[in-house]
Amino acid sequence: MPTYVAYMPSPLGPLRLVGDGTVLFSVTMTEQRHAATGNAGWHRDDSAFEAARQQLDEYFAGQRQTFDLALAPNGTAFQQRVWAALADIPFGHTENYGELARRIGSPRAARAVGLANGRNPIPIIVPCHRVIGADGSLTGYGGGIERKRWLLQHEGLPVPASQTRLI
Amino acid sequence: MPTYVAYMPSPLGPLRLVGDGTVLFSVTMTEQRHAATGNAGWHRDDSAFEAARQQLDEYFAGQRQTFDLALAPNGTAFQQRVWAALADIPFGHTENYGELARRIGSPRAARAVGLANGRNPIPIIVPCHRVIGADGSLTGYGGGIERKRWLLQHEGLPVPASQTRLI
DNA sequence: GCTTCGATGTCCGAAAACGGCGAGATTTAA
DNA sequence: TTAAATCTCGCCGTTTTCGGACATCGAAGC
Repeated sequence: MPTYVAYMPSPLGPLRLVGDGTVLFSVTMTEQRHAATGNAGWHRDDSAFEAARQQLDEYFAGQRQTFDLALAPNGTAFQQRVWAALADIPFGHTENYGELARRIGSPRAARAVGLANGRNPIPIIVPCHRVIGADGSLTGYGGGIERKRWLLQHEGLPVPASQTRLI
Repeated sequence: MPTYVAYMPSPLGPLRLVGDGTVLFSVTMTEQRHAATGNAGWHRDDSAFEAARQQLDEYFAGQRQTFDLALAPNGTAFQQRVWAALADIPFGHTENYGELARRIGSPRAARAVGLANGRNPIPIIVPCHRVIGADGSLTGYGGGIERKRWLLQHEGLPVPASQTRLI
């Protein structure tokens, strides 16, 4: 079964969608850490993943709060549990790493949850940006803190003004 | 593309043939080290691989000295080089590990050749049994030394009577 | 003769390091 | 005196690293 790639513009910069044509494997933004490297065997087709592209456009336009797509992220059992739990955090809400760890039954795995979050292959759609530190700080994001700040602000949340400290 | 499995009897015990129906991936005997474990998704079909089964029968009957089959062994670049070189050793002849290492351009990799030999997925047809120690001893065989002895004897070679040393 | 040693490619297990953390103690700033 | 910053330490899954073990052979030392 061939693998397709589509690129689309967004307020966060170009997004790369990868999948088998219907099921989505990954969404990556530029300079994202741990992103799967491109493969020469992939078939470029910007008109693929029509549903995904449309729903993302609606999300960025403020006209959509939940996604309804077939996803197939690749990861370990623990990572799958974490990513599945992310879908339960509603638009405009946040949870901290420890809460999510308790919710999936590994109460002391807060740090491991952070790791798994960083490996989320389908950001935005699987809303890893809604997980923040227990003290309200944004802590980290695979695509860069600024994008996380943008997404949370876009969902109507108050965000700490400037994380980057001078000196 | 589905994967098929066929079992056939032989003087060395039952053989398991695995492939996609035409191309052969592996041949394994009972209690063989490093053999690929069975997969529930494989389709059992003892009438598959007709050409391979016939040529093996002829070989065991003493009526065939070379094989002509489509093979697709799975391995690293180095292993592929070793396995390809095995095909150049004629029926009834032997070569030692160091000679083969020199022949493939890695003169000091005799030991690595031994390892790669042990990982040969298609024994008998890819004649790893024709490689022996520089001192003429049989050294080792994935399917057991006794089978290696049987094969070499079957090819008309004088074989050291008893490898197992008492005390 | 016999033993020791180094080179070689691959796999496997163990151990260590590495993070998108958090709770509690300690120190700082009003 | 209080609350907010900072430090320290334990936690946990994953990745990386490292050390052996092997289907060997030749050279060097004794």
